[in-house]
Amino acid sequence: MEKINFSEIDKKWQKIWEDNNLFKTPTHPKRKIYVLGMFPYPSGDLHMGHARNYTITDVLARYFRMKGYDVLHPFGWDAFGLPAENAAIKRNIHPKEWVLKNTSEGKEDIKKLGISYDWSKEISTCEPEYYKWTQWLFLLLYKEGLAYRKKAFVNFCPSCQTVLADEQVVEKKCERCKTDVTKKILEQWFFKITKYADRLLEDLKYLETKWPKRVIEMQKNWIGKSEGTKIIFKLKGKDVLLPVFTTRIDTVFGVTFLVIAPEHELIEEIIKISPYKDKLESFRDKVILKSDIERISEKKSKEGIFTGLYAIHPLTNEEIPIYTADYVLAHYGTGIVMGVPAHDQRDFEFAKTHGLKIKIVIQKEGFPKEDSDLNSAMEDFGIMVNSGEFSFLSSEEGIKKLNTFLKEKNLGGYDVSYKIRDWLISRQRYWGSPIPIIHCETCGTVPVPESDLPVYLPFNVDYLPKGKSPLESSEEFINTVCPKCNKKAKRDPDTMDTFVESSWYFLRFIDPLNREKIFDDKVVNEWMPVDIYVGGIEHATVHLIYSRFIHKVLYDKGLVKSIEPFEKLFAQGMVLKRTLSGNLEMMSKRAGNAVLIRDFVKDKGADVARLYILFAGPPDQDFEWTDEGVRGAERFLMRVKKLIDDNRAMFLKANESPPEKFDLKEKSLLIKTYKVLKKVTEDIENFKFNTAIASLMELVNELYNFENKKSAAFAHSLYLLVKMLSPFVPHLAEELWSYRKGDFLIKEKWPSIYEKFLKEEKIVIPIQINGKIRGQIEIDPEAQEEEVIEIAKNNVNIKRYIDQRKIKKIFYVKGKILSFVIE
RNA sequence: GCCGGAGUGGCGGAACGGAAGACGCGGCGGACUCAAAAUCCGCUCUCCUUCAAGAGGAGGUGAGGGUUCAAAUCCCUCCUCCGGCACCA
Repeated sequence: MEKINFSEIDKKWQKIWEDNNLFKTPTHPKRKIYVLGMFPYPSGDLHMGHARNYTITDVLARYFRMKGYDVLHPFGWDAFGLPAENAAIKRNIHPKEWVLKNTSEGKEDIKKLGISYDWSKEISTCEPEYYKWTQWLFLLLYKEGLAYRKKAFVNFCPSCQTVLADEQVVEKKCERCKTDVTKKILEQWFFKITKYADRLLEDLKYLETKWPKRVIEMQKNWIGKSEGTKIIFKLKGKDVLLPVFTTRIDTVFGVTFLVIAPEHELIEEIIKISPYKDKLESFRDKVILKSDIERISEKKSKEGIFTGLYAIHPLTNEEIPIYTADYVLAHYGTGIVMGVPAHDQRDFEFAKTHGLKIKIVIQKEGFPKEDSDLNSAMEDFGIMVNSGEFSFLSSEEGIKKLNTFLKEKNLGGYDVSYKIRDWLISRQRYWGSPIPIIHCETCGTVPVPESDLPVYLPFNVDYLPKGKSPLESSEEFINTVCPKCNKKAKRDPDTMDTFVESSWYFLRFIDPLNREKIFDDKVVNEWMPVDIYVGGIEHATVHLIYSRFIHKVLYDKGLVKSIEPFEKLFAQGMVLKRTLSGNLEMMSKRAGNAVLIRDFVKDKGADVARLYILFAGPPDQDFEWTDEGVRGAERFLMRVKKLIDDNRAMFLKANESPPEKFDLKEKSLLIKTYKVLKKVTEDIENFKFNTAIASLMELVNELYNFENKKSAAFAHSLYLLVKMLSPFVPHLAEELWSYRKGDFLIKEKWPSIYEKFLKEEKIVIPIQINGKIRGQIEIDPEAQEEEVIEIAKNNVNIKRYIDQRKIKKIFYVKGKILSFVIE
C-alpha cells in the first residue's frame, strides 16, 4: 500500500473549513449544545496530553453539529498566573511577551489538529477586555459582602513567594512547586465561599448522575459538612463565652478539660488574665509559626499547656481546666474543643500526657466500666451513664434530647460545621488582575468606581518575586486619589488568584466582545448551562468548586438562570509515556517524554493522532502512548482510504437511502452496517469512543472481505462508513467525501438508523443444559418459545443430553439463549 | 483512620445477568519480494482426548463463600493496587 501523506490532507481541509467559516456559532441557538474543554495555561509546546482534551470535545462538537444542534465550542487561554510568570522569569522576558508567544504558537498547534473551534470567541484572561470584568465581579462580591479583608494566618509558599488558597495546598505542599508551605500573618482578601457551603453541597444532588462519582465525593469531602452541637461554656469569673462544637454531645458529662487553639482569637484575652502569661505567649509563638507540616509531623504527640484558667460546665457547673494545644485548629468548629478522654482517642492521649481525669459516661457491652480500666478511648455509641437526668438514654436519643435542651436554655443546640474555608484570593505576585480597591487614610477601604475599570496592570514593573507585592514598587500604579475624598490614596498592591478568572470564563465565551457588560444575560441564558465539560481530574476541588460558587453568586443576582454551571462533567485520563529512564510518567515537557502536537502532526497527520488517542482506551482512564499503537491507527486509516479509493465508483453511486434490492448476503451486510451505526451513535453519546472505533474497524474488515463489491448494499455501507468516521477523523473523511463533489461532509446530517436493518432473518443461539453450553441452533429471532424448544430438542447434540432424562425446567430468553434444566 | 474506584490473555482493553477475551498491539506461520520494509491471508487463554484434517471435553475474569437454570457482571468476607480527605472535635 502506498504511503499516504495525511498531513497534506489536513492542511487542505483546515484551510477550506476556515475560509468557509464553518464553525461559526449562531448567536441565538434553536437547539443548543455547549461543549467545553477546560481552557489551558498558555504554556509552550502543546503535547498529546493537551490533544486528548481537545479531541474529545471535538468529536462531540462535530457529532452534535451533524445531529442538527447549534453547537458552541469555544477556546481561550487562562493566561494570568504563576505558570506564565515563572516561565517568563526563567527566560528573562516579560510575562506578557511569553503569553503572546505561547498563545499564538499554541493556537497554530491546535488548528493543526483540526479542532472545530469558533475562533471568533477566543479569549485571553490577561487582556484588559477580560480582566476588566474579573474586577467588576470582584466589586460585585464586595458589594454583596462576599469579599472581605482580614488579617489571618495564611499559607505561604517560600519558593513562589506568595500566599496560597487552601485548595492550592496539597499535602501541606505548594501545588505548583511542591515546596513545604509555611505560615504568615497577613491582611488579605477573601471570598466568602463558606456562606455557600451548604448550597454547594446540597446542589450536588443535581449532578449526582452526570458527574463522575469520585468528583462528587471529593467535593463532599472538601466541603466537609459535619452535623453536631454547639455548647457554650463560660470562663470562670469572667463574662467570656467559650463556645464548643462537638459531634458527640452525648459525652458532654465526661468533659474533664477544654482545649483552645493557640491561634484562636480569644487567646490574647486569655493570655492577659492568665497566671502563666509568659509561658503561654512563647507556646503560642512556637506553635503558630510552625508550618502545618511541622505541626502535624510524624510524632503526633499532643503538645499543650495549662492556661491556669477554668471554665464552668454549663450542665454540671463543674470547674473545667482550660488548656491550649497544638492539636486543636482555630479554623474548624469554634476553635475550642471539649476534652472527653474516655470517649475520644485524641483527648485520651492528651489526658494521659497531662495527668487529667478520665470519666466514663457511655457504656457498651464488652467495654470497661471503670475509668481506671481504660487503655484507650471507647468511641462507639452506647448507653449514657453518669449523665444526670440524661443517664440511661442511648447515644442517639441523648444527642436529640440534649440539642433540644441546650437550645431551650440558650446554651447552644444543633449546629453544623464545615471544613471548607473562605477562599483567599490575594496574591503577592505581578502577573494577575489588580484588585480594584483603593486604601485611603480618611475613608478606609474604597472600591474603585465601575466607570474607572479596568484598573490596568502596568507593564513596566520589577516583577521578580520578593515576598511582597511587586505592584507596591510601581509609583505610577500604587499612587492614586481616593474616589470619595479626592485625597492622595494607595491602590491595593495585590493581584487576584488566577482561579478567579477561570471561575467565570465559560460565561464570557458566550458573549466575549461585550464592552458594556460582563455579558448579556439574555444571550447567556440561551446557552447556559455548559452541557458537556471536559477536563482533568486535578480540578475536582479547586476550579470546579470556585466556578460553582461564582455561578451561584451570579444566580442570586439574577444574571444566570441555571442552578449549576456544568451539566455534565467528563474527567479525561492522562496521557503517559515511558521516559528515557524507563518510568511511565504523565507526558510533560519537564519529564522529557512529550510528543508535541506540531511534530507529530507534521509527520503522521492529525487524524492519526486523533484516532490513536480515542482508540487507545476508555477516555476517562490513563493510557500509555506507544509507537506500536500509533502504527495501528495509521494502518486503519490507510485501509479506509484504500477501501474507498478501490471502490470509488460504487461510493459515488450511493446515497442516504439504503438500496431496495439486495440478496441475503447483502442484507446481512446492511444489518451489520446499521448495527455499527447504532453502536457508534450510542457510544459517542456515552463517551465510549474506543468501542465506537472498534466497531468501525469491524465494519471495515467486513467490507474488505465482502464478495459482491458491485452491489448497492456495499456502496451504501461505504457511504455510511465515511459519514460515521467524520467526527473522529474529519480530514480523511472530508477528503473521501469530496470525491462526491457535493457539499461539505461536516455540514451533512448524521445518518438515521433504519430499524428494519437491525433485525436479522436467522440467528444462532446457544443451548445450555444445566448451565453448560451443549450446542447451538439457528432460529428466526421472532420465533415463539415452543418452536425454539422443538428445534433444540431435535438437535443431535442436544438429544444426546436430554434423551431418557426428565426436563425439570426450560428458560428461553428471546433471541439470546435457551436453557434446559434436567435431572 | 474515613470515603471512593479498580483487579479479565504476553500488552491496551471488550462484554456489565445469557457463548469471556470484540477491536487493536505484540507474537507465530504463510503469500508477495533477489532481499528487507510495507502490505495481504491464517493462527494466537490453559490443559486433556484424537495419527491427522477436523472435532470433542475440562478448567479459566485477585481469593473464598453465596444467590441464580445461568455470575467477569448481583450479595457477603478477605487480599492487592490507585485516588481523595485526614489531630476536622
